[in-house]
Amino acid sequence: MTNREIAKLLQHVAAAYTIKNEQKYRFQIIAYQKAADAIMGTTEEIKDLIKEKRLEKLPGIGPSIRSHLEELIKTGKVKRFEWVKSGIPQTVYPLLDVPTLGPKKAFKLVTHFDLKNPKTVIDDIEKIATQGKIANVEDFGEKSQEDILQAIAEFRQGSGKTTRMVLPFAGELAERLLIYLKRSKDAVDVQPLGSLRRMKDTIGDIDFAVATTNPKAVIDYFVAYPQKERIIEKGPNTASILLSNGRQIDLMTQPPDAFGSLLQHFTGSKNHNIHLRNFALSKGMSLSEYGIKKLGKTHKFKTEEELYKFLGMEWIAPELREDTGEIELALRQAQGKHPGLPRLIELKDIKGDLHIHSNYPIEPSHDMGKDTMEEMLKKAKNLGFEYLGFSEHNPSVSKHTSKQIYTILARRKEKIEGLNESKKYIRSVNLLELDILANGNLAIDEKSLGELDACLVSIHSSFNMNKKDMTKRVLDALAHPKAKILCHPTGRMLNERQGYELNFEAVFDFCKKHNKALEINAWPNRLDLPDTLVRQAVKYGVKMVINTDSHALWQMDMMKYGVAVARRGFATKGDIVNTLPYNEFVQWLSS
DNA sequence: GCCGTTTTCGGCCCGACTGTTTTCAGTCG
Repeated sequence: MTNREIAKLLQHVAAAYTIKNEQKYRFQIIAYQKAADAIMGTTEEIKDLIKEKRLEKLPGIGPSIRSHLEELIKTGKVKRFEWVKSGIPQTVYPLLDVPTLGPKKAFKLVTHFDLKNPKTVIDDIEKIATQGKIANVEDFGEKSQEDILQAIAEFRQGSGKTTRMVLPFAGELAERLLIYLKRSKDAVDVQPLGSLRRMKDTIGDIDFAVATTNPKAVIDYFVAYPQKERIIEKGPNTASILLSNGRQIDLMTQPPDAFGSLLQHFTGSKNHNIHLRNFALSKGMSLSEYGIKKLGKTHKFKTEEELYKFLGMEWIAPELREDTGEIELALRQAQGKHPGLPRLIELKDIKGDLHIHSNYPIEPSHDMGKDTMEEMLKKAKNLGFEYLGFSEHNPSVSKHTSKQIYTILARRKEKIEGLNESKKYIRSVNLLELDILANGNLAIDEKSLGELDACLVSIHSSFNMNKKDMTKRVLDALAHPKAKILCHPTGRMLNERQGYELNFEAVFDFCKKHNKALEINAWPNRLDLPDTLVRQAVKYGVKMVINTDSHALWQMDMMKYGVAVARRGFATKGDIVNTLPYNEFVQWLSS
């Protein structure tokens, strides 16, 4: 069972409890939802966590759910879950994926119409709604019948929040809306918030906060956005629209003197907010997007800094707000204790990009870059870098003899040396992105490797290996003295495929011991290492590099997204090798 | 069912909006 399937199962248990008796089981419902979130959020497999007795370390998983999951992995089912789900038709669960349908409505519908087939239940509901039969069911009406049809249609198209965007795409979309919203004369300040501000790797919907003294005017202006498909909801202070490209945009307003509270509230994450509100409660305060109520008086905050300070903690960078320990660190920081919050790496700390594909005619095994080395060096200088690492793919092994490969690389080395000697550009580093063959060997021989300063190594083939063999393959490749960086280490492609299996503890140990670095690849649908693994690498003391993997000039601007991943993983400047000045960097490269 | 800078027992975030209703339930973030 995958983590996703296990998380789904826990959500279904929560839904079943909701249907059975929401009041009686209200805390179990919260607990099961939280446990489901925790399992969705971890990169490690549940069966491994059980084997290593670390499952209860996940926040939200205690002795009870732990033992249920052990039973699940061992026998394939859980007695307690069967009991909770008894008497509830299987057809309820597929409907939960349709927006506006929750456990209660789904249950009412499938029992009223006696729907039995989970595989066709969405089609069945659609058909019944089209026939106008839902409007007659108690607690439903004409409007909710229409809403259900709408929701099913949009669900099928993957609209709204049913599919997620990769971060850079969401960034561009938000930029266009930001320009529109700022044109409203009633908008004093406009900020994109939510998971976009936290720079999460994928984004569901885009959230905006607006500071205004005239919320009605701002809301009316917002829902008149030209690319709007329809208004999802519209109230006096908030509204949601669906764009014609299927994306949902949420907007909230507050007066300028309470804007800090709104920024905090709408940035989230949900779990960060819940923790913060619980903490406030324990101090006799109540926190909401309006401010903090204390002894009957509501305190308003213009800025987030003032709000966090009022709670007795240091301001927390949005990238850290996932309730994974940042609140405790912010409290310690404010009290002058160590460790406090990490001093996170910033874009301006980056001194070079080491994963660059130029159009140098290297006759590669994979895709080639579009622009010349010279053009890319000029761009790198504009970005404020001191050095640039050329790392085209190795020449195709099947189409060349090793002698031909050597000739190509020797010529390329001369070219790069020429660029450096001309002194017209920032420093070039002579690297290469080498395929790791299925047997763990590098794609080119010793003589050719001698023509490089160092190399990056990557898995580009034979993904379907078991964890043990894949780990050995990677470590064998990294054992070569010239191999310094493991590229896009999990191999995942967001919204496309999961990565291959790798024993990251073993990889961390090896990298730490032999001074190798793991890449944080900033390519939009890679963002690999993922933030959770960055955090573990930081803890292990493993060095990382942040690269764009650019195949064209414009892609070199993606560095900020790689930096965001590093920040979400609590990385400081000291954890990232390409923050080093040139001389220290080349020293590391030959270490 | 989970969890601890008051606690291993006794708490558990806070609010917006909609539809179907005459005061609230359900869903969402």
